[in-house]
Amino acid sequence: MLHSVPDIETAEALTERQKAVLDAALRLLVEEGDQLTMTAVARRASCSKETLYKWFGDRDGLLTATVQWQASKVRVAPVDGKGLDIASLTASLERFASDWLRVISSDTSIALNRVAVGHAGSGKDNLGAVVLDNGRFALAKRLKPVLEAGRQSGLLDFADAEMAFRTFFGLVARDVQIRLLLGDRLELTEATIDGDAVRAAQQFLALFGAKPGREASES
Amino acid sequence: MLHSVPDIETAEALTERQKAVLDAALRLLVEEGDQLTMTAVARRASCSKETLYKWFGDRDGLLTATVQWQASKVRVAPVDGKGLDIASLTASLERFASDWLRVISSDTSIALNRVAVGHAGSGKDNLGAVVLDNGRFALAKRLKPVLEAGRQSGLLDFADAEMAFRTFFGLVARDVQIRLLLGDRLELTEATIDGDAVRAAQQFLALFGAKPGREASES
DNA sequence: GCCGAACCGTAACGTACGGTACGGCACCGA
DNA sequence: TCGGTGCCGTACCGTACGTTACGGTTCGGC
Repeated sequence: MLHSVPDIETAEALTERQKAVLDAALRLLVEEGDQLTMTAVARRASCSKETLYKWFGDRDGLLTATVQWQASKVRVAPVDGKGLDIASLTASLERFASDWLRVISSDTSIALNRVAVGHAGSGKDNLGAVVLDNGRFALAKRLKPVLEAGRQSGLLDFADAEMAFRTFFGLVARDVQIRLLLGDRLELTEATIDGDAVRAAQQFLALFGAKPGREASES
Repeated sequence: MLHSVPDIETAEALTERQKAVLDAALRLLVEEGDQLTMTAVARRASCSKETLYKWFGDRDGLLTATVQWQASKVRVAPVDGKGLDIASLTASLERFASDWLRVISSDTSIALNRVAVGHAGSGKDNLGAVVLDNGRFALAKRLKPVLEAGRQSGLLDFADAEMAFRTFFGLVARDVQIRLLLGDRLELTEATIDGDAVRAAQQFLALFGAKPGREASES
């Protein structure tokens, strides 16, 4: 089950006009959900449907390009795992947690995940894989070096970085994403997010923090 | 055009024939995703479309009735929190975890959640709320008494049962549900599920298990 | 046996929407 | 000035599907 990343650098081969069109599609997607029509996109973007079809092939192509376009915008700076003490590690974990909570609770992410979930059902294309690659798997890719660095410097104790990451993911996201996707009103204030991030980091350290006095004690 | 919205507890007021029709719709939903058509349901159930419209009003009514019908089937026996020692508590937690993993990884749950997520996007009805009530919130309702009993008998230590439940939820589900909904092939074998359930229970006890020697020590 | 109700199967209608064609306009190099 | 290109706006086509209508069959009640 490897996720072949669908040729990212296509995000670069876009003219400004095309980016504007995709932005319009994205806004429409957030506002109207999956029932956005080609006509609506054309009207919103002040372009002709003929142009849409020439540029993106068909409706699925437009959808895929839109999702990839958003993904290319989210690309964040990699976090270096240097300067390793317990305080900076904790701060990094909290940062990752709050960033992730902010992402999954954003209107854009919710809309994109909804359309991707719907398309995964009528499995025609790989929208779900695109969202997954730029969401959960991108997060893992960025966080794992931090976890490994923490292990190297004796702050963390785990056997499998993937397993540790998934636990962290669960501690952070909990039921938030599925509830939001299912339409649950669940207002996450800044304070709530920050508090949850601190809690998730503490819990993660309670589970995987190396005991200072002794070696690993596994039951 | 007066179709009284088929309110809840109508799950009982269904004839056998109607249940059979909803079962057919459910099977079709699992097989074909959200693009199930009224014609397909009628053909699969060997009934006429006129009957479908008479019984369920319109397509959304049929969808809602189908989701509620499945929900009414999932209703499980409540777990009594008696006989409280650390072994039985652990066993209960593991049981909840494995049951939940089995639910969210089932084809039926995935299909239902997909259609509910899609409908939450085009927010016309409350399919998402129905799924949420019979999924995540029903689980909380059943698990919380166990958690409270554990706290009463000094095995668990937490301030807020809701918070503890959400942590347990996160430790169990992690990234499984969103990955499955997004179409990730993620085969969960019996052994994997059982192992994950044991791990989740252990992690939960590590976070919320009362220290035997002393009182709560929070840093 | 007869009637009406319920229901099956299917044909038909209306509409929404993906996709295509075409006329017009602006720009550009020659 | 002129042909070519790219794009906008819009009319148009074909189809899928929700919804309705209708003839035919079964069945319970009298």
